[in-house]
Amino acid sequence: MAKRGYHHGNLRQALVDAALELITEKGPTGFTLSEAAKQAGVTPAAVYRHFEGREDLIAEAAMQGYEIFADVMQYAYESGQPSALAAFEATGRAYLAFARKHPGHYIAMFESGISVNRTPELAALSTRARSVLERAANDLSQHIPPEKRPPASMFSAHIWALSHGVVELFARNSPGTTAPFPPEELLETGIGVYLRGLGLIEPDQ
Amino acid sequence: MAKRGYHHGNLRQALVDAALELITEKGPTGFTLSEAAKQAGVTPAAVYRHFEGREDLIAEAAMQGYEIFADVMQYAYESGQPSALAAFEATGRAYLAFARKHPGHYIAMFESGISVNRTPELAALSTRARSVLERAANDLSQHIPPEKRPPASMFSAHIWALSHGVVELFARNSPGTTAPFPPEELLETGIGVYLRGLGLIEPDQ
DNA sequence: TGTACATCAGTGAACGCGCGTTCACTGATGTAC
DNA sequence: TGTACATCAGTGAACGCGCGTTCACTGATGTAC
Repeated sequence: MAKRGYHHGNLRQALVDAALELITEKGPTGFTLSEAAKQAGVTPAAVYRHFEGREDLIAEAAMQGYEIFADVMQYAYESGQPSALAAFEATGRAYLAFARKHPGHYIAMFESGISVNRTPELAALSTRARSVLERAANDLSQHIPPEKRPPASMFSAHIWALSHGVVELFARNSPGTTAPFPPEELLETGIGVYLRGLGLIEPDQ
Repeated sequence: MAKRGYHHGNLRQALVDAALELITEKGPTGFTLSEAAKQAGVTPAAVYRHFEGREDLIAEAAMQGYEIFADVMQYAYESGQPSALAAFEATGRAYLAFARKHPGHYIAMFESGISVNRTPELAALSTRARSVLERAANDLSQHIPPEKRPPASMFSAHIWALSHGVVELFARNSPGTTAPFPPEELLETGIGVYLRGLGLIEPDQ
C-alpha cells in the first residue's frame, strides 16, 4: 500500500509489526530496536520519529495486544449469553485462543517486563480486559448459594492463573518440554473439573 | 571460609550465588556475566576457569534449583503419606513455597530460556522433580472410580499449570499488578475446588 | 626444615560487536500563490 | 498549470557503552626431594 521510497507511508505500524514478529521468534529479550528498524527497511534513527525509544515501541505493541484481547474476551462473553456458564467457558477458551493466535502480543503484554502502569491508557486497557473475565465470574457466582459462594474475583483469579499456566507451560514450544496433552484440552478439562467443584455443573460428566 | 586473596577459594559457587541474586533482582535479562563476576569480587575472565560461558553459568544455577526443587517436592510428598490426599496437597504447597523462597532458582529454571535438554544431567533432574507430582497425582487417582478417572498425568498437569500461573501472576511483585489475594490462599482454594470437582473431597467444605 | 619447581586460579589489557541514541543533513511531498 | 517554499520523514555517520570472550601473564599454593 505504501508508495515505497524515501517516505515509508506507514512506518509506525510497520515497526510495531516487526517488533511483534521478532518478539514471537526470539522472546522479549531477542528483540532489538535496530533489528526492528532493519526489518521495516529503515534506519534505526527513523524509529525516533515515531517512538520515544525501545520501551515505547514495546509498550505500543502491548497496548494493541490489550485492545485485541479485550475485544476478543468481550465478544466471547457476549456470544455465551444469556447462559452465565456458557459465557464463562467461552472467555476461558478465548484466552487461550488469543495466546495462540497472537503470541507476540501475549509476550509483549505479560512477559516483556513493561509495567501496566506505564501510561494511564495502557492501565485502562488492561483493566478493561480483566474486567470481562471478572464479570463473567460474577454472573456465574450468582448460581452458587450465597453462603458457600467464593468471591468472584477469587475464582476469576483461579481461571486466569490456570489459563496463564497452561499457556506458559504447554502452549509454547518450550525448550525440551513435551506437552502431554493439547493445551486446549488441558484447559477445557481443567476448567470443567473446577466448575464441577463449585457445584456449577453436574458431578458426573 | 575462603582465605581471601589472589585465590578465591570457592569461586564457582560464589558465581552461582551472584547469578541467583542478580536474576532475582533484575530477571534473567538483567543478569550479565561481567556483573556476576564483579559481585563475586573477580575479573570477568576468571569466570572462564569455572564455566564455559554465560549460558553455562545459568544452567548450573538452574540445575541447583532443580535439585532443591525435587528434594522439596519429594519431602512434601512423603510428609503427607500415607494419605494420598494429604501428600498431593503438600506437593502443591511445596511448589509455591519453593517459588517464593528461591525466586532466582525458579526464574533460572522456568524463565531464563535455557533448555531442559541442554545436558542429560539437567534433563534427569527436571524429570525427577516432575515425577514426584505425577506420582502424587497417580496415588490420588486410585480413589476415583476407574470409569471416570482422568489420566493422572492430566490432572498433574492441571495442578502444575495452576501453580505456575499463580506464581507468575500473583506471587511476583509484577509491575503494576495488584494481587487480589495472597498467592498461598489462591492456590490452596483453587486446588480445593479442583479436588472437590474430582469428587475427592466432600462437596461442602 | 628448606629449596626448586609444577600447577593452576585469577589478572588486566585488548578485541570486535551490536546496541540505543544524537545530530545535522537531505530529499520527497504537499500547499500557496 | 507552474513555480517557490515550508514541512517533515528518513538518512548516514558518529558517539559512548557494556557486553562476552581471548590471551599471555603473574603470583599464590602445594608438593617432591
